[in-house]
Amino acid sequence: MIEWSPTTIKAFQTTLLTWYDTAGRDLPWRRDQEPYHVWVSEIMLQQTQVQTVIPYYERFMAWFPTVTALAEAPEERLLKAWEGLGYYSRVRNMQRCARQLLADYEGQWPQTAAALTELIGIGPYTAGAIASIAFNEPVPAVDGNAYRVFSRLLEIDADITKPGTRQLFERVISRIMPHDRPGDFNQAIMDLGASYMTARQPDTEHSPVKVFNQAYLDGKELDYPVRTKKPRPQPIDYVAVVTKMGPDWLMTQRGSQGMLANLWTVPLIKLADLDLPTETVPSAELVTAVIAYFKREYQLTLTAEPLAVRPVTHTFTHQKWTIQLLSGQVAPADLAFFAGKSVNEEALSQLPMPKVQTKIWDRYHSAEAK
DNA sequence: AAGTCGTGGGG
DNA sequence: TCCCCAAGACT
Repeated sequence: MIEWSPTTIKAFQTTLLTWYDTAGRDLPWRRDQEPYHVWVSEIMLQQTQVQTVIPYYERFMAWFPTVTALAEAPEERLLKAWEGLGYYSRVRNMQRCARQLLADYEGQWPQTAAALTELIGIGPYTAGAIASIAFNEPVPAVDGNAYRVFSRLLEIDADITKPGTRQLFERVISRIMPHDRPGDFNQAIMDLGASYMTARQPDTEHSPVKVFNQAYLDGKELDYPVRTKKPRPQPIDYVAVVTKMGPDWLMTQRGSQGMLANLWTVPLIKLADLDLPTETVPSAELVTAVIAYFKREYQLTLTAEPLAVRPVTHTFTHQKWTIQLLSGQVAPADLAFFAGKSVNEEALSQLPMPKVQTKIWDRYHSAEAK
């Protein structure tokens, strides 16, 4: 890692901010410095690209224009606003945070990063982003862009996946950022990281800060940032039972903890939870086992048949699901033992559903069409 | 400290 | 198909 002189730091600040003033992106959440706007955008942007976020942000602001509106919204509406964005605990934590603000802060945002960190769902990065952008506090906002940009500029070879590395970057960036325009500086770093200093195919030759990029000058740009790779997703087998009860669809709500919490799917059963002798299962035996499962777990009498379609596959960060599809039917009955409800098409469209459920519908309809 | 928690895009 | 990556936080 290299060190910059005060002169170099000054030159970098001027070059970066001059570039940002003319080339900075015009984004919906940059129209003002409202902390609510900054906050919503920052939460949405966690692990998510700008292009994906923009339409979600616009709709979210239309549905929940204020902290109070967010605090009072039904959770199903919140999840519907977040449907497809992923990491759904983000939006549930946002509502907890909104209620926390109203209950403990008289509806007023704390104005320092240190205080913002006390709020639910706001970690070190988001606290720095809100404090610098909305309240002009000269604090860094260390996200993936900051890791990538500064590790290359200064050839910092600390592993960014290690807890503790963030503090190193915070110390370095604190010394470099200008105290008069901290929000613009942090956002300029993000714009730089999303344009000339991307992860795979950087265009440093045309970058405004090319001459400050030590890794590039040394021909080692793609060696940064240093990170340890993640394990591959664990495979898990499921059976999806697309079930009609009379004219309605049988839908289950997932539990309040864990993956896809509180979202809705068709009944989804882990193959391991069926009493099956082997891993490779003839479809007839699978149907029998699922019928027994419906009786045992839901007290529902199911009739079912296999669907002649390829299994649905869906990969999450840590799991890869392979889902066999069955078509089923139950007589209108008591759903007291079933964690869900039957819904018509109209009600179905109101339920928040994960991407994997969309894939199940698509595959199911492809079978019906044949 | 290391796992958990989604989805879309690109090579 | 698979891997990696993208404005992280929580446990």
